[in-house]
Order: sequence, then C-alpha cells, then structure tokens
Amino acid sequence: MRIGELSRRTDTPTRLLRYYEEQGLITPARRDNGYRDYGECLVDRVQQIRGLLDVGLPTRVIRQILPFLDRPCTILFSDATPELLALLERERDRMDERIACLARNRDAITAYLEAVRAEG
DNA sequence: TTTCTAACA
DNA sequence: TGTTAGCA
Repeated sequence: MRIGELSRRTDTPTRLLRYYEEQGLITPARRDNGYRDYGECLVDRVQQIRGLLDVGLPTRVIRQILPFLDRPCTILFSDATPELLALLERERDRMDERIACLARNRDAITAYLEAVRAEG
C-alpha cells in the first residue's frame, strides 16, 4: 500500500511516517515511480512504534528493540547481546516507573472525582 | 490526485 | 511535527 493508505489505517500523518523511515524504524520498498510501498505488517508495526514513542522511548532505542517485539514481520532475532539485554532491562524498569506514576495520578483523579460527587 | 524531497515567518 | 514549494 502507499503512504496515504497506511496513514489512514494507522491514523498517523504521512509526515511522521516518512520521519520514522528517516530514523530507521521502518524501511518500505520503493516502486518504479519512487513512491514508498508498505506491506500489511507495517500497519501493526507503526502502531507498535507509536505506542513505544508514547511511553517515552526515544527512536534510537526503539530502533534496537523493534526487531524483537515485531512478531509478524520477524525475519531473524538471533544475537541477543548482553548490552542489548541490559538496555531492555533498563527500559522495562523505566516503563514500570511510568506505570506506577500513571497509576498514582489515576487514583488521585478518581479520589478527587469521588470527593466532588460526594459533596455535590 | 497523490507522493516525493527539502526546508523554514 | 506542521507546512509549504515545485516536480513527476
């Protein structure tokens, strides 16, 4: 599919789709006319990328771990260097921290909402 | 009409 | 990330 369709299906601006490619997160093929050609699996991949970006992971980290999280498009995931494993552990820990932070804020908001309703 | 690259009141 | 210019 071309960039327009992928953009609609992933709700992602074409500008960002090209940016992800520039960052080495996705590598679409090219047609004779120079248009990018995206495979079906890129739909999931783009959503995965956006999810990781939302959590705060920088593109440089995503570029390294994407091959391991990418089920459908998986080609090879052999070399799991100690460095990469350490990197993944750090990122996972950061996610745990974020999750804990989000949970606190969520609970605080819930408590606030209940308090307001109890009064009014 | 759609996509492409490059660049910025 | 947005937006725009000038092509193909």
